[in-house]
Amino acid sequence: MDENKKISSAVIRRLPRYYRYLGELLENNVTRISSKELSERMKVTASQIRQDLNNFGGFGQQGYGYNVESLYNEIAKILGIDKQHRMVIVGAGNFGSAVAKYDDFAKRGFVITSMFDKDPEKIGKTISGVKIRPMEELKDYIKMNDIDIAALMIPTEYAIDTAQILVDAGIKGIWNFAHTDLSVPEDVIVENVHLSESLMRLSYNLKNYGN
Amino acid sequence: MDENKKISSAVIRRLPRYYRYLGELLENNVTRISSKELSERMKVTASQIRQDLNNFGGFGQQGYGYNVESLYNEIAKILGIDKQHRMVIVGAGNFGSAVAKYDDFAKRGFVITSMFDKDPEKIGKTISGVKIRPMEELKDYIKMNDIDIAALMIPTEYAIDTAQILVDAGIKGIWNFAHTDLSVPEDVIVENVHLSESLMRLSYNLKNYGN
DNA sequence: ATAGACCTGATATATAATTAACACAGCTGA
DNA sequence: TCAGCTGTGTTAATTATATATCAGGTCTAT
Repeated sequence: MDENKKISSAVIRRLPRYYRYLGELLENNVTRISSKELSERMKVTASQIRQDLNNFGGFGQQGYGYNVESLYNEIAKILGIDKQHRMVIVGAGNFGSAVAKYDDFAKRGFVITSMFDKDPEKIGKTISGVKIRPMEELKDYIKMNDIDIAALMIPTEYAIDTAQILVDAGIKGIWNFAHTDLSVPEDVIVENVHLSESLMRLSYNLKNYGN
Repeated sequence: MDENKKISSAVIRRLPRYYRYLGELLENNVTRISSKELSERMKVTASQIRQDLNNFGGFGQQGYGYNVESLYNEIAKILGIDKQHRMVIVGAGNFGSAVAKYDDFAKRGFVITSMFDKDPEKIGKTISGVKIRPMEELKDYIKMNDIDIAALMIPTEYAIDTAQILVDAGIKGIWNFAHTDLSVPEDVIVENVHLSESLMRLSYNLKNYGN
């Protein structure tokens, strides 16, 4: 991989999907696959697959295709999911609790070590083995426990102030479920999950392309 | 709006964000705004805002800018959120319950009328006033109750079969939280929310652009 | 061994999306 | 009222993304 060349975000958007398909192939004991066959399954062009992968190196072989297992592992490395990430959930509400209970993330190496909430009723309780701590401890906890990622799952009105606490604590990435844009230093990565915007796009498409 | 011209999905992706910012301006009693000022708040180019809006018509006025309230309403119409959508939640697990309890969607006109689950323990219970019905009733319920949207929030292994039930029932749109691609007729709209892919992109960006 | 099919990585071309430029309509303030 | 701004909508230029093409390495079957 050429460290200097910036990879387009369009490519990054697609990588997890390649990873998912390769995982399924692996489960079905498929050992090799050509860009052409993968392109038919994924409904994209073979050219795009080859172009995308070649951003990171020549993983394939002429006349053979790609080895499923090694490509799967390579993509994991590229995505940085070949090692664990330590994550906290900020906000033990409905969505925060749902994420805590959903063990797929842990399987992918995103380990939830603690939750935080301001409600005294919730503090001290445990959800799926994850303890809920008071908001006041958030900053120190992140500093002391080598936390990479905070999932921000609190109401919009508190999101900006809480994000500032996360930044002050030295967080590396924020998985933002709040309906607002966060402004953080550029080496702090924000990944937005704006569910209501997703619903609005669905609504638009229903109106314009639906039956 | 030119009914013939297909609007690019890049534009549609941005519309809900414009809508959000305009809503905030409206709450702050701002009556007019120029593309330049909005561009500074949103960290995009003024050119892009004008181009995007002009896909749907000339809402602005030279020397004045855009009227916040009327632009807000226009975008709502474009997105099809000026009228209600009736939605069911398929899968009364953690995420399904979280969505049911989250009243922001209802406020935006996405009304949840029922939930469905296969677990006999859950059937008959109520979450936030929404009744949980057995899976067997899903198809008929959709047909009889004028349901537009189904939120698919069940484990991956059941998703494809259940999506087929939804399609057979004549569903118009599927809000898909399952980690799989659905293949449905092209007039059935699928909006994917793949949370684990979102986390992987965060991981990639942490690795490549983080501190 | 070798002919022929396969399939990549690279390069070239085509398409799409973003940004810049600007003519002029409509606003504002004296 | 009118001179000078302001700020749109439009067209042009630039940049990004996606697709097509193809030379040649590698596999496979005989």
